Amino acid sequence: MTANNVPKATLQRYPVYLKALRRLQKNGVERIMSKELSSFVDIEPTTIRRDFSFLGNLGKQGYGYDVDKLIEIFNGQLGVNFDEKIILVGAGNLGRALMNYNKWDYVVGEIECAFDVDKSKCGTQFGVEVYSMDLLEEKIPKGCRIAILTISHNVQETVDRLVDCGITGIVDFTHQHFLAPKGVVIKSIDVVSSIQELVFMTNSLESKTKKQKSGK
Amino acid sequence: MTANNVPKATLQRYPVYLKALRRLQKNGVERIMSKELSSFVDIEPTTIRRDFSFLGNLGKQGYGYDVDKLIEIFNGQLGVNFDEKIILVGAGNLGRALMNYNKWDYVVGEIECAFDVDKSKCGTQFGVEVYSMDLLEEKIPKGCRIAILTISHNVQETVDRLVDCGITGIVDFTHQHFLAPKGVVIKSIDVVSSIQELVFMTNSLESKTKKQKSGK
DNA sequence: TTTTATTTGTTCACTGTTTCACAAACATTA
DNA sequence: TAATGTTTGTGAAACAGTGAACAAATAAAA
Repeated sequence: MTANNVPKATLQRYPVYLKALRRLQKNGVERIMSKELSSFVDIEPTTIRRDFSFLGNLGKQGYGYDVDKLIEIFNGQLGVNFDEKIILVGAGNLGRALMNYNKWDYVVGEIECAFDVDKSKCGTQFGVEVYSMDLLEEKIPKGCRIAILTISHNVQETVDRLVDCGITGIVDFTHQHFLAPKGVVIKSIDVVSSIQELVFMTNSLESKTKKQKSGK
Repeated sequence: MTANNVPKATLQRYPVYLKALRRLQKNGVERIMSKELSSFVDIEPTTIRRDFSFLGNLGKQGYGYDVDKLIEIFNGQLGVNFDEKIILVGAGNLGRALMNYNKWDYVVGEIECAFDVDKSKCGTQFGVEVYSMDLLEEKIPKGCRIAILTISHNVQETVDRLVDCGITGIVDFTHQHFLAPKGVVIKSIDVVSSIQELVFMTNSLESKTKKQKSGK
């Protein structure tokens, strides 16, 4: 039995749990209770227990959860692959920052190689082999499913090529709109939009408080 | 009347609309219908109409929405401030990439200045003035509400200082867990977690499809 | 071994979000 | 001006997610 029919909201919380659990494991913590974990991840104990229960009966009443076991189950059931092959498309400023950041072993795999249209960026100068964009189809690692996209031109065309190469998940840092077939999961990260969201929420909170104070 | 009591889910979609509308405006599009906009942003027309309706009766039956008016209302009602002052805390690889990216005028304001503990990073070498972290309280711009956090040490302490300086929104790139008082909005961005989420979703989709195919 | 204390897994009620479906409003054409 | 076609704005239904409460299960203590 594999994890199936897990609510989207829960799927989005799993990485949070996994991150906290790894840190606990590192610190030598062997067992944890939902209430305690709650204080680390800011998620209600009830929600934690329900989220975990989708993956089986992982805990013991009156005892809690075994950290090692929990991590093992997470990895197994959720298909975390420590050698998940990830490619980076676009070796600009952001791409280079990501390559430098590439200490993801034992968390989710690592960036295998990168691609860029600019041939002056090719080579191994950034710690990861950068190939010309022309060689995408040739150099993309076998079984690679995840691509990080940090380009700003020819986005749609590039996405089409990636999908043809078997990519099923894209972390999207472009500011462009593009289409991908169903079955390809896109996770867009846009600092500008994040800031806007923050501004909107801040303003919304503010006007709520004002309303409370003035009583109107 | 200001935007008030807007659902959180809606607030999170406003940046998406705004981005799409700006692009349409740039391309000379003057009017748009919810159905058409839907194809650009992958949100149901009905959801779009309801989201817009929180800000007033912006459209006209049988006609659609006026793009210019829509953008104007968004900016006004949501408090988008083109000179929203943003500070960057941490001038490492990622921080520098963001400074280089700092072309946000007419979208959401821009990074006014940055701070870093490492004095060798201080100065204007990256296009934005970088101050020593010691000078935070002194150099932080008046009225600054938003901070982008890209540090990896002393996170909690730094957050406390930022909050004391009046920061009410934090874009968080650290991989650490920290606490902030209510009223401070946090938007966490973690590439590793994003990749994991992607992997989980991809696997979840896969097992669903398999189940369908095998009929079991 | 029995009792007590603890913590899980899950049911139920509630709240928030999305979608359907349609009346009302307007643009457009004749 | 009247008739027609289109698209909004929204009430109400359906769906999804959250949190309180508690029975069942186990650990720990007596």
